Amino acid sequence: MTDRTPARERLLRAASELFYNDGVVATGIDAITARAGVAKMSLYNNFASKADLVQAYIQSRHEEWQGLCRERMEGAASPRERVLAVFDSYLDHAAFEYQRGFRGCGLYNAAAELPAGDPGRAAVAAQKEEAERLIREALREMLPDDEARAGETAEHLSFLLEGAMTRAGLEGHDARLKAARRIAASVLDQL
Amino acid sequence: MTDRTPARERLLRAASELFYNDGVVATGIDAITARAGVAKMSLYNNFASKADLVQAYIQSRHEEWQGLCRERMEGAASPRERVLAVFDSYLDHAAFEYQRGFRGCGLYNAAAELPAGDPGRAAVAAQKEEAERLIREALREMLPDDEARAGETAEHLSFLLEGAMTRAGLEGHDARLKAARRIAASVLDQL
DNA sequence: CAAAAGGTAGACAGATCGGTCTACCTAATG
DNA sequence: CATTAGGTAGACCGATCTGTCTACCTTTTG
Repeated sequence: MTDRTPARERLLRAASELFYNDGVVATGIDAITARAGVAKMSLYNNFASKADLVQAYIQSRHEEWQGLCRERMEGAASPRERVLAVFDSYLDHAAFEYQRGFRGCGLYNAAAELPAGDPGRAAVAAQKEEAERLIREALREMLPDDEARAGETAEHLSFLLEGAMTRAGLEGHDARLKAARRIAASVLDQL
Repeated sequence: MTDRTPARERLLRAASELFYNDGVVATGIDAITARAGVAKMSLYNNFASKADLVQAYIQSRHEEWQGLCRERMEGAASPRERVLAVFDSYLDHAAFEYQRGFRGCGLYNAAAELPAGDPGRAAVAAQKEEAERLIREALREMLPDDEARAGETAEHLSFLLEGAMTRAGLEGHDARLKAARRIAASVLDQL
């Protein structure tokens, strides 16, 4: 083939787009290989099963967000800005997905399709934990003598963030996320 | 059959359980009719298609929540309590679903499986709008001379509520929802 | 009693599902 | 040059999908 990108990467990219747009269960193996421009056997040479591919999808989306978030964090001069950087990383994600039809958090949407005990749900929960942790650590710097309050406020801001993402996903644009960022800023002002 | 409950109702109840637990796309027609104890043709005599049944499922979940919320509202003595009643209605939903494995908001989870333009997504967005509206109207009574602030606070509390539901669903219990209720109460205290 | 309404079991259709297998084809490497 | 690693197309498998159809059965109602 003219395209020299390894099959595994092309499959993951194709799966990413289809899983996000159409849902995990509704997306068939054949649709993925067709979009990747790859033979079906290449999928099973790189992934043990569809479930394995879904796991890899969740992992890669998590890492993608970590990348966006790290960049935003590096550009943040103060703990306060680091809190808002987490909000910005969600806005980045929304902007990235906007062209193809923004449908909210790809990780949560995938988790919503998995049954109660599935390890994929725990992986998604871990990403939400990580976002809250990043907020909490920045808040600890802002409130060095009140760790309890830092923890409560971090939970508060995490709910704001995830709730705005839920609403934004349903509405198809990022206005709610922008509002949440403003609200978060005013919560920080009141500390 | 010994059970005289009409087929349509039994189908909707069976679909409700399976859709919530296993996901909409992953649940097949045959599984629904089997659980309802009903012939396959009875499904197609009552619903035009699976998509139609999904629409009815979303509608019935919305109405179920409206019922829980109305009850909570009636037991609320003040505008402040009416705001918290909306949080309680979400807690009721979590408690109700807890036995079979709590997986978060059934409406949002269903929406997460629908493609971008699907009318089901708009119906779910409408439920979130309604929750925010109920909060906003109570807040207007508390802040009769500051409608702007009532609106902003309502959005803030809606994000809190939906974000906590997201987190709670991923974690499988209602601790996050209880935390959100506490945070909401303290936000109300600061008005 | 007769008609109508609602429900039954199960066969059936065509499509699609996830997954396997074979036989062949390159391109890089020792 | 020979081997090996990775990729190809496409047939194939059994299971399952949504949806249709027939022929029969019960219960209610006029």
